[in-house]
Amino acid sequence: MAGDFRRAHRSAPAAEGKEKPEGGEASPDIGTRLRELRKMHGLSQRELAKRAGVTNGTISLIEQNRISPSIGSLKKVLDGFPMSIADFLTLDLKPRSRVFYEAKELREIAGGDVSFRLVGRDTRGRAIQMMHERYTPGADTGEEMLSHAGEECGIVISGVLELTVGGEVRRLVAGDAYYFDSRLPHRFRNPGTIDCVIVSACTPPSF
Amino acid sequence: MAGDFRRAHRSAPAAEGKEKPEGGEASPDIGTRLRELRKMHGLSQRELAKRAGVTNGTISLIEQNRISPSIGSLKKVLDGFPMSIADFLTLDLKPRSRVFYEAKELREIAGGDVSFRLVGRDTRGRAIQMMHERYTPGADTGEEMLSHAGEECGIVISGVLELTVGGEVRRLVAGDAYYFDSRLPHRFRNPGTIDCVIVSACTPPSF
DNA sequence: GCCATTCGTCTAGAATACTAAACGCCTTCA
DNA sequence: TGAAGGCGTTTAGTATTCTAGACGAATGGC
Repeated sequence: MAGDFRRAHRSAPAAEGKEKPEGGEASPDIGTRLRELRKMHGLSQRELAKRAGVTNGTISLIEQNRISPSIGSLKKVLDGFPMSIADFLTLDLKPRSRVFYEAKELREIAGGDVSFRLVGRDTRGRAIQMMHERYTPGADTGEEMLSHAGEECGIVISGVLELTVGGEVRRLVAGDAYYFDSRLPHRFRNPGTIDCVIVSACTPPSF
Repeated sequence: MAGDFRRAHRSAPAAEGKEKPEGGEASPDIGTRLRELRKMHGLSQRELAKRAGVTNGTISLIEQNRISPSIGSLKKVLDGFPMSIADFLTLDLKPRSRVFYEAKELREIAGGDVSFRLVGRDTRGRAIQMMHERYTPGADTGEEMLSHAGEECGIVISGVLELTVGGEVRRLVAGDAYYFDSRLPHRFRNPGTIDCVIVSACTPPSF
């Protein structure tokens, strides 16, 4: 009955080449996940076992998918990193997209008086949209207030920013910051005589 | 050794009034979570057991935290809803308000060689945590790699940043940026001779 | 070469999870 | 009133996980 998840293990230890529980888990199986994560942290089975308070044999068996660990023991093992079970199961090991971006690679979205340069080429599948923004003197996102789902925040790097949020207007200078619910109508304007540069982030991505 | 997580169960079934494994799990324990979720779905232990392909006794024992289910059987149980283990372990919510922050209001979190200045006083209930960070020459988040839930990104404003993510090392200069899954082990270091300033954002907040 | 370490794996036996089948309590219906 | 069925709980026994220790292979002195 136990069936498809567990494997016979006191007998032939993997007759055929199969490793993964067939229909089962998400992307990589538990064992492979654990092994890769452990290696990323540069730990041996024994080191991890000591931190976690289990034996190295347990780590070995889990990594080979010879056993399906209990929640309790898996938690103990992951505490050795530390990492929660939920994170462990959702961590994306493989298609480690891109991490580093040179300044010239930031994709220009707007252009003209307002420059929005996006971190990363594509926001799909991402939780944050970060941009390097530059407003020329007088530049303005428009009288028509913006509003969309999510939350956004930013820090002024240089120049002066006039920010309107939900009817409230404020002038921010270098080092000042903001954080608001994007559903509140908002507007960005550069009332100064030099460029205004800010770094902003919003979630979820709106482009 | 097995120790703190499991409870004696063939004997006195909870001498004192305690229910939760003391130091252990996150918010609600596994058993309570399962029970509440099951009731939200309007299922009896037997119904869920039948859908899941386990016995009602198993559901009962899990809900009482008398056993710590194996990953395999917990998965089978949750398939009865259906719901993933990761989702199961992460259920929750909250509120908030305040928009503008002067530079001096950004709350200093670290101090010393590394300065983290947080946008907003409190990140609870927020989706993004944005910080103005400054690393003095040689400053380092440490050999022991960081790793926590979520995604993070940033842009270098000035100076040079040496960033290590999942074993890959890279030097970033003003205008360069990064974006990665925070659960990958990572490290920030200023290898230059002047302060390195960056603006970062991560979600969800980790402080 | 040889010893000392460290690595991942494997095995016997102890500890734990899980099943099948009861139990007691309750409600419903005849 | 009693039979029938649903509920969550408990128990005895089986299946699985987990520990302690040993194994062979690889590595680094010396």
